[in-house]
Amino acid sequence: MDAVRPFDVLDPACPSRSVLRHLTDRWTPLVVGVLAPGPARFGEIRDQVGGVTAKVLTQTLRSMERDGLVDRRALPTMPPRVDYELTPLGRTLVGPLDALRSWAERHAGEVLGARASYDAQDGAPG
Amino acid sequence: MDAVRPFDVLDPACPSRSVLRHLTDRWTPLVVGVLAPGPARFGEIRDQVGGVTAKVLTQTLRSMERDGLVDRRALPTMPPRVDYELTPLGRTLVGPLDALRSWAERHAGEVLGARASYDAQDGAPG
DNA sequence: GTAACTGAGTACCTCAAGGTAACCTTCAAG
DNA sequence: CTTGAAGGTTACCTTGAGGTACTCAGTTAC
Repeated sequence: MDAVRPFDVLDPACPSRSVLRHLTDRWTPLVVGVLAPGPARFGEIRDQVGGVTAKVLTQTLRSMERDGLVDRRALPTMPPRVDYELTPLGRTLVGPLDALRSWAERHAGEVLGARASYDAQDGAPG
Repeated sequence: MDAVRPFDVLDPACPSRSVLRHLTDRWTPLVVGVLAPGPARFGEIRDQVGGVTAKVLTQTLRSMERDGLVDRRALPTMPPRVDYELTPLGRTLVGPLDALRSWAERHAGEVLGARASYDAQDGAPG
């Protein structure tokens, strides 16, 4: 029964629009990719995701937790140890985001090439 | 021979990182979705993608054209008519982005629910 | 001569994501 | 009693994507 489709990303007021925006923010796709193989500690994620700062990674993980995408488990050891793991819902995101990530990696060369030739013919002959 | 993988989105200096960022910007996924069925005019895209302004849509289409994702054809009629169409490269993006879009629409309810229960148990009992 | 249509360019502004830097916690090592 | 580790939090600042508003071009309709 897919007859009713209450959510439509083309509608600016639809919540799915903001959900989509959140999935596609700067770090969420990368974090999902890192967590896809299994749980990881905060420091492991930070080390694997190049360029992310601790503050922003915390924010990203927090909002992913809030959205039910990751599970956070803080061990009361000292020094503290915090494990993050994809929830079942989060795991359903791995496929789509992985497709996007691998698209970017596979076609980055083509995009760069297109950009170069666009810039060449658009900027030079003026 | 996939032995060599020159592109890695986890590397902040890798071009694929910026390519991924571009695919996941605010309007690109929606525009790809609108163009997926076939070519469309500027005004049609603007009308279908709720909330986008003409200026930003122009910017988005321009940078998609630059990246080789869309083909722009300006008809010298009056008033002007401009058709946009996905390139073969752009068409390979339809699948991945569509998966993401439908994920957002299918799971928006769950995300909203997770958000609500997170806020309820995190904010209330202080 | 002026409004409308269509696709766009430009100047200016706003706002929120993201970055920097500092500090906090607890325990162990020295 | 200082340092270091891990995983934060907070205050503050920067950046740039995106929004608003105005203008333009060329032709037809009135």
